Amino acid sequence: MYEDLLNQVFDRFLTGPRLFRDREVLRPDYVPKELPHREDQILHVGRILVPVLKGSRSSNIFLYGQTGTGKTAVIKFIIDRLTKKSQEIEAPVVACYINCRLTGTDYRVFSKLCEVVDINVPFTGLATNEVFDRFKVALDSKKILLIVVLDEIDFLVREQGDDLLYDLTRGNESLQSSKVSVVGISNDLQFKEHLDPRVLSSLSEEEVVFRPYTAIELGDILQARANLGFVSGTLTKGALNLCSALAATEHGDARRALDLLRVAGELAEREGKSKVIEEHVRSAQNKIEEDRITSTLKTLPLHSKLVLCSCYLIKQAGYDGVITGNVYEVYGELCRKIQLESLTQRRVSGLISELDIMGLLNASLINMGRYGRTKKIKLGIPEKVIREIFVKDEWLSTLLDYKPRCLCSLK
DNA sequence: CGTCCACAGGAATGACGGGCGG
DNA sequence: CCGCCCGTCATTCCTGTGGACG
Repeated sequence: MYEDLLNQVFDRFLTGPRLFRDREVLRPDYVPKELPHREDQILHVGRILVPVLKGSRSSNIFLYGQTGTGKTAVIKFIIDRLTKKSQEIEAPVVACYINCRLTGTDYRVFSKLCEVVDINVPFTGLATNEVFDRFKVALDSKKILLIVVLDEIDFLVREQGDDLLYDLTRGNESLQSSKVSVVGISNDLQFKEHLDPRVLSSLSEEEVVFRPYTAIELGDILQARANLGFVSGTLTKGALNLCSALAATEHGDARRALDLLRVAGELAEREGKSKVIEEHVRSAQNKIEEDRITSTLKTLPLHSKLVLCSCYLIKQAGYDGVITGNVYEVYGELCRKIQLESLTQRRVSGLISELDIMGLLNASLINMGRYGRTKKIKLGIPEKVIREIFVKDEWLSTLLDYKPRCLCSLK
């Protein structure tokens, strides 16, 4: 019986109108052949990097701009062309793209660099300096010009400090036959304040700023991708414009716009419709947000879930906008109930801040004068959503209807 | 006008499971 | 096997703080 239903799904998909020509071009990591409205940046960065083709080191560059403004696409685009050109003229140029958020630590960045120069290092166990030294030795023997692209570099600096950048930018001094150029990419300009002045000055020998796209520019970008990605005539102008308008209000984020477009298309396809209309875009916006919430909710560590659950119970009991101390009390009660060792208030305070950043809670600092300084905490997502996810959780399902005792003393 | 609440949030340190080279 | 280092998470200790209260 399931088989029949599933067959229906298959048939409907196969016989239904075809909307996508090529889904891949709508994915965020796709690098198109044309990057509309980024010609200036491409040329600018290209001119800075071009000396490597003639065997001299290029300046270090710092690229800055909000998410979805094309920084990554631009640099990948240039690296790709530059590598091709260097192979053509047999210039010893090697480029290496590293996303610092995915790579995570100094150690892992260095071990990735080691891969580039063909040496193997264990993925853990060695001193970071040791890995760097091995990298330098191998690099020097290779006689190449290495371009290291460090994407989302602010993340690495926040977590690890600027030691890596210091080592890397100063590495040239001890290199005989190879040279290193660093391209740093960040969407947070403030992070420069955390840098050692020496690192800062050598990293930002050149700076390129990426302005957010306007709604009109986003429209052009989407149109170009839609031509490749959708069967012509299936995407209405209205739907496309709505995507660009929505993404433009969110600091001109092209990634967001493309996501909206792709998901809207998928929704239309699932409904068996032959056209993507504005309604699909609106649904897509909701779906993206919902998916984001449910997936973060599911992958939360146990204690974070408990903290969130505490806030949920407080809200259920009719209180809105409690302070850290209240949440900690309820949390403590929950821990006792499931016989779990509770964390310290310091830690829970940190967890609350993390949940705030993820948007699952809204925590704002308030001063109550004589009565102290604390955070006022509210749920950031509907109670319904929390319940839906937590009833499937082995620890939390039993707690969802619990009435915290310590709330009685609250007014 | 000083006090003092109820925490915020930084820094240092520790425990832990993993892996190294020797 | 040892001594060392790794990243991660948590603890402990700490200093900082805006403004209502007395």
